[in-house]
Amino acid sequence: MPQNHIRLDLVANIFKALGHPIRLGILEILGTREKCVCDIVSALQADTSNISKHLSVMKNAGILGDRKEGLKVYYRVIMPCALNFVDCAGKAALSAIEDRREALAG
Amino acid sequence: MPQNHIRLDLVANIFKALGHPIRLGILEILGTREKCVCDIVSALQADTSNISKHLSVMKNAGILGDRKEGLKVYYRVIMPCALNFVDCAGKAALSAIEDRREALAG
DNA sequence: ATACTATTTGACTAAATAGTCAAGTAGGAC
DNA sequence: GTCCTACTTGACTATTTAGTCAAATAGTAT
Repeated sequence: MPQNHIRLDLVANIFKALGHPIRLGILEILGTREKCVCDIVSALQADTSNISKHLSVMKNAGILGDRKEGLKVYYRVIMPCALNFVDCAGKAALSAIEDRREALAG
Repeated sequence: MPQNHIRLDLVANIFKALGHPIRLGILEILGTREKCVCDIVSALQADTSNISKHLSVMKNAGILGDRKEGLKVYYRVIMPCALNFVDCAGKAALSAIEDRREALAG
């Protein structure tokens, strides 16, 4: 494959976009429904411009899509497997914590 | 859940560790087998200290485990679903490229 | 036109990450 | 002990990313 590094860059970009706790929080809030920016902001009690930038990171990575209706912009997950990732990584993280606890307990 | 942000930080850390093309390359080289650092370095034709640092990022995130045998250190994937992620994100990235191509073609 | 709301963008600083090279550690051979 | 190989770490610079605040944009209402 000649453009292997292009492919890896794209995939890396997806994971980079998932690699921030606020963005994971956004993903959990969205789930399978669309939400406007204002809903996300109030759910996370965060700064609007900050959330807006996180949303655009995920949109650029191809994880989210958006739609404008009146004054509001609605975002939704358009890469369904991203939700699976978070789920599975969450379990992996938890079991890693468990393993560490067991290791410390001996 | 009181320690929600701790959980999200851990998960974010996993994705951050996947969010680099070289680290994805390492993951593809490893697959389900263990390889020594020297094998990875020669497969990727990269700098040893650079690869060593990428390996430790993935190890700290809980994605890789390692084992020393003589002079060599063998790394392996200990978070199997990470391999699925890469696979699925790769397909998602490809279909995003397709969509863009179609959109441009009209 | 003004005023108001929802969202994005620009400018900036602070912090994290990546790459490189030199130096350090650890194990094996002699 | 010395030397060599495999790997890791430290120091450093360059680049990227994150957060914040002010300003800009876009739509609605009056």
